[in-house]
Amino acid sequence: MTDRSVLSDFKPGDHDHEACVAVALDTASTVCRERGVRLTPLRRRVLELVWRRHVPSGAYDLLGALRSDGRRADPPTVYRALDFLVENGFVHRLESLNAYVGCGGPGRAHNGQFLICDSCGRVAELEDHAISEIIREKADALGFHAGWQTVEVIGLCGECLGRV
Amino acid sequence: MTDRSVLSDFKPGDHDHEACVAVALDTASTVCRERGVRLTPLRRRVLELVWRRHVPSGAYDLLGALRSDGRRADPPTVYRALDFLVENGFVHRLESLNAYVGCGGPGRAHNGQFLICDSCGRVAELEDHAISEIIREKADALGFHAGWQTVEVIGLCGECLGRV
DNA sequence: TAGTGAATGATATAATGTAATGTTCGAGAT
DNA sequence: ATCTCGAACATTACATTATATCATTCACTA
Repeated sequence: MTDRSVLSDFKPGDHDHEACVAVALDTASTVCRERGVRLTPLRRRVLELVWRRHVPSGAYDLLGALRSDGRRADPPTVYRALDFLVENGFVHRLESLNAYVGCGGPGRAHNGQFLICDSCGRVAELEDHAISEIIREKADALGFHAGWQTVEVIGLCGECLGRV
Repeated sequence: MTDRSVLSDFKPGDHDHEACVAVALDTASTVCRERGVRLTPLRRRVLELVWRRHVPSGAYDLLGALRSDGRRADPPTVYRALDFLVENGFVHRLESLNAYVGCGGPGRAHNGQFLICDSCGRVAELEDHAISEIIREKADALGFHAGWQTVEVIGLCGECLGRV
């Protein structure tokens, strides 16, 4: 992946899931250590769950999964873990789905742009400066100081489009 | 307002609310007649409620208001009215707030871009081709066929910024 | 090893949204 | 006029998403 404006694309069904998840966990682990914050077992597990399914997860899906682990869990448990992961840029919240997806280029919480396939549910994440800049500029022109951008596009990914 | 990429800006507190609401209702009325769909009393009332407050309204705020009218109302009542108003482009749903706001340039349901002031809650609506086009192009480049765009920007409007 | 703040546990409830089914109402046909 | 049919609305029940509050545990450190 040389074009870093594409943080994650639509993974083919046959890619190496395990490796993919492992990398995400390792990265998070490293970043947390550097940052002096704690990737506790719970937070790590939630991050893993989010990554393991390559489609966005609802909070209550994750809650169910935690309970399947045999762990006692209630809504605040999962929401707190998600808050932590979002704040630290390991997962993104998709506003139009009320769901969470792993971040393809974890760093501090950052603006991404999301392409959400209406058919297979998979998500691609962009971090495209041209997009965020033009939005910021247009807002500026109206005297508006942009803080956070939500850009989510619903449509069909190439693969699903081909299947029609 | 000559620049039609700005459908509605941050109205000053002293603008003529009543006229503003009246125009919105008249426009909706006309459009519905042309289109052969019905702006029933309920739908009209919900549209009026949405416009009367110049900040986004939650579905349950509206539900409360309907009940204050003395009208019997339950969630499906207000959601159906809102669905109608959204489909016909009279109001927009703001995904990042789970709330609804009057549309500044009613037509068929259309993609807008929204600037949401985090301090006063007011919203400006853009319909900026440069923004929607670049998003569509970038999506296209990934083989993604964009259907619907959600673009919402949280920040501070000029007025609130000046007050800091 | 006692103190401290972060993290989690636990309980309750709020807020948002939908499914399913029945009833009423209004426009056009007879 | 009244019949018929589909749209709009009512009603009940429930599903989903999210937060408030307070207690407890845990990891670090002084």
